[in-house]
Amino acid sequence: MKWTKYFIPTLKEIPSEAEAVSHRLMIRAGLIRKLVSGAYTYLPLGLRALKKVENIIREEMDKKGALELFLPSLQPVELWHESGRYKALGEDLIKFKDRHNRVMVFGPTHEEVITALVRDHIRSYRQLPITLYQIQTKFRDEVRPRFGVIRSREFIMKDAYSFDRDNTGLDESYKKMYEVYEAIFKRCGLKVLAVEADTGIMGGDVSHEFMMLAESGEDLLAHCESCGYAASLDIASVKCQVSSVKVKEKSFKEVDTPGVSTIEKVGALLKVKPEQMVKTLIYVADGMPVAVLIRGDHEASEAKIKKYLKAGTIEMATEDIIKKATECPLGFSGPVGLKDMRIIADNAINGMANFVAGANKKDKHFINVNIDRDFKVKEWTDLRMITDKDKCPKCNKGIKIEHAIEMGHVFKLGLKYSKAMKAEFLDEDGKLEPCVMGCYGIGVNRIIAAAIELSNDKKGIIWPLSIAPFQVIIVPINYEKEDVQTVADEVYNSLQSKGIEVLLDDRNESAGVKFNDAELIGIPFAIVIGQRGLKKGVVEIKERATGKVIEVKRHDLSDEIFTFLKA
RNA sequence: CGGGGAGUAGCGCAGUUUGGCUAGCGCGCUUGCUUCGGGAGCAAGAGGUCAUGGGUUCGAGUCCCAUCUCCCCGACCA
Repeated sequence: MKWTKYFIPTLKEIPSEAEAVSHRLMIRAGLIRKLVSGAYTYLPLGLRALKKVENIIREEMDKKGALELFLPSLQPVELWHESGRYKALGEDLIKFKDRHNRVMVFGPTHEEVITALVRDHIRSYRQLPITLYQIQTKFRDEVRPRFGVIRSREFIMKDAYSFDRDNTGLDESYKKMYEVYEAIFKRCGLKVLAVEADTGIMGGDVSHEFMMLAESGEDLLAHCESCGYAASLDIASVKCQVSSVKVKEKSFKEVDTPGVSTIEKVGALLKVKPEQMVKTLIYVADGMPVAVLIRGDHEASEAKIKKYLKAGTIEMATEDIIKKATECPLGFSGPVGLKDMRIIADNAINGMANFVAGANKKDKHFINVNIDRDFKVKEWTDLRMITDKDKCPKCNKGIKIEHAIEMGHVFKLGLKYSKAMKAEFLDEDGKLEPCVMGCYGIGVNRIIAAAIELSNDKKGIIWPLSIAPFQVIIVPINYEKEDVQTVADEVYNSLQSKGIEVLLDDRNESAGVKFNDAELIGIPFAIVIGQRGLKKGVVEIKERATGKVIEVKRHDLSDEIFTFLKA
């Protein structure tokens, strides 16, 4: 490809709309342009990188026998009612009415559509197992699109769905995809950690996220550097550390805390540290209020609460519900004297003594509260987010909290969709059984952004060879000069005939402009051809990642390039 | 949805406080000449409903009201 025939609008200045490194570089290098918040145009150069990623994904998926298909984005809303996810998706679901007044949605994901397909066409155990996948645009009306292509409202996802006859089959399919994912990320040059994760709106029991550590990541991981343990913050299990030291119980007392209700303010008023306080959070799980006790300095994990209660939906109680359930306004709830409500407590509460808690009375708190003496807890479990003060649940060493980008997510869905939507098959005995499903997603655009996030410098992008839009860029200095042009064209043609993806910068620009652009767009190898070298009969090969330059005889060039590309 | 910031040429910005002539600068773009191994020089050009709608005024990019859009932080989320 010749630069003057191509379309690479590079930018010298940092675009004001972008904050994250990858976002800035993608705009500056002419990979993407924004249309509206959360929707991006892929320019030719960006699309080349994207296609490379897609092809790597295809190759690895196909290798393991997954079959590619293409499902519609346009979907009837009925399917979403059928699966029960219409509500779960909420405002994220983009809906509209067609001309016949029928409600349609733009697919945010495709479990419904694939299950509807499979239930019509998979009738026998003989047709199982099967894994189907697609690479397609998804639509989600995100609360807050961010970081360019990392969190957008329209994005490309590789989504795969496995159908098995039983859990053993699912385990195998799941393991296969897990391995495929490791291979894909590795080939794309990303260092990715597989972590245990919450299943969220997808449902199911087991799920792993593939995360790449990055400062601009939106997710938080608990990561142990000594044993490699990693889990998303909200489900990382916390080791129960009950202190055995007996503290003398002081006498229980009600105190005035007028208008003061947050942990911080109550603590300041009563001169008590947050870790000597207990907060009582009222949740509504499947319509029933539940009191959750968490130590003042800890954060509740809704994922853990939901899992423990085996609830379908869980949300913080509204002010009205709290008033009704505790007979007291928001901000003064406490475990003492709480009537007719299930109480579950985090392990960290166990062993606390003489702590502060709400009094279930407006403007009142209790001090010197003690468990068993002042109230009873029947259910103890792990309900909070892990912190960097906790120990690794696996090896007991320290835990680090780190930012990460979610690159992929795999789920064992089980029977959630096949039961709701009746995707069933006949087994050997002629018995109707629901398919056991798994689903597997990769954010394709995110791979591009993550690769850039991981690998860049002041000059620009440093592509890994596997997903670089071009492998080689030829930078002729003074392309107008006949001798330079002759050699540049010759090199260009010979590399191209050997199947190397090469970009020839045939612009009439100064050397500096060309070098800077080549480095900005991050092509792994630049071949610099100038009169200075030609006098000696050599051209230069410059490696983007290292900046290393070697001189080679012009006629040895293709061999040299091949050794580089192979290495 | 809550808090903060911003919208002036393709990009980056000044001008708005204190209303006043044909709305500026840098980059980029076009044409010509020169230059040519790390973002060249000179000359001549093209490009603007100053986000939108309304209002105040002799006069509005500038003041007032409303709306829209974009970005950041938070809440939420796969």
